[in-house]
Amino acid sequence: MDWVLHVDLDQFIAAVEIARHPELQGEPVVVGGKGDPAQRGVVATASYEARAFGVHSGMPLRTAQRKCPDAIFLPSDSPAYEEVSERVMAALRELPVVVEVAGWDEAFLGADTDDPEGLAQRVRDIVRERCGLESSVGIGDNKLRAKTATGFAKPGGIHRLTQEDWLPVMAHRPPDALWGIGSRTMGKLAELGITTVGELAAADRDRLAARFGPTMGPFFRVLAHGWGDREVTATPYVAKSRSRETTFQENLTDRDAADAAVRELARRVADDVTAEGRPVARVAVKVRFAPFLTRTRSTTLPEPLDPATEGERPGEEEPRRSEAESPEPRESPRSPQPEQPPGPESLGEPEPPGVPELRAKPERTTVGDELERAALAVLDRFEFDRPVRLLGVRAEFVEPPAAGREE
DNA sequence: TCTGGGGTCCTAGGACCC
DNA sequence: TCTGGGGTCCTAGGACCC
Repeated sequence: MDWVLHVDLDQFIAAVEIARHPELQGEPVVVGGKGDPAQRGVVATASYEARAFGVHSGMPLRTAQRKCPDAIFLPSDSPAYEEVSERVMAALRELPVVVEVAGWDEAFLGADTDDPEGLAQRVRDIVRERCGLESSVGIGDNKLRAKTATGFAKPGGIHRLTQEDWLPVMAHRPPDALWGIGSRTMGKLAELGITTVGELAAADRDRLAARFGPTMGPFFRVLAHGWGDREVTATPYVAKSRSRETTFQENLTDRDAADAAVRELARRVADDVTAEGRPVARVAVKVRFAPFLTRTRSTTLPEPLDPATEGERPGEEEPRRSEAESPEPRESPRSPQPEQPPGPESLGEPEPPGVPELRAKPERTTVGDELERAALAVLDRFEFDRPVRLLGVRAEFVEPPAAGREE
């Protein structure tokens, strides 16, 4: 019979740190930000010893230190976690299962077995043997139930949750016990008199649709019943966007500093998208003003920005379907352009009068140049009437062509 | 509880077109 | 000239997850 298993590594980030600093075993360890509780930052993961003091993910480091003054604070080192994560996923692929990665520290496994508990134990064993990490495994008849079961399995256990026991186990719990319902939605549900999963399961569809929209409303009811997708796929995940953002230790009050920060962020995003080699369709800028007001502005580029057609391209082939193209010179890589016009008039301006037909196409620039220019133009559309706490730049990729179509 | 960083998906209003 | 209705694209914001 087909089962869905959900594996989740126990206190993953803290566990990786403890594995490479064995003397921390048994200590309250808090990983997050720059590892300095005096600075802005939040807890990424706390060890179980630290959790006993009330420290949890998402909590400001400063607060964590107040709750647990003896905690050991470590900076977050994402490349290290990524590497361990890949080893874990590789270990899982040794088993007779389909592996769907669902984050650094979790995966769904699709398996045809008559002994899901036995398989779950093998999962725990192989992750421990190959990577030295403890994990918990949920077993379900779909993804939602498997994922929810993992919560009951932690730490270091195995738990099964299916159609038969879903409502008995879940009905009395608050709606935010459901994967996809958070505190905001729970508050709105309470306004409708719905305070448990059981009440949500029994709620009127139209009433939910009227409050939450035609998709989300009915979906919440479906969640409450534990219904959902059971398909596990090994198809690799393809990102829709790439972004970079920074929270400043001290709020910015200087416009020029904001420009400089956005330039830097745009360059980093450009590096990421260039590495990915996929065209960018939109650019968005995020500004978080003091005290915590987040605003975004975005723009669709006049035409997609494609790293594959810039710069160092070896002249292997002419651009495909280059019909009656304008006499755009297919130039060789150029040295960086001397200066950028500083003005914001770079985007979508009409031709200045007097410049006829044969307008010299702007010199081919790098993805970094273009992303930077677009991000600065978007930044210009904000009103800077208060200090800036965070800046971010995001690039959205052109949607990849529908699978199975060529040409 | 003075709130990181990197993502995803849904909603809603306005513009524009037929 | 006081008005229709639908479809699609663009943009901003909200909510959620790890």
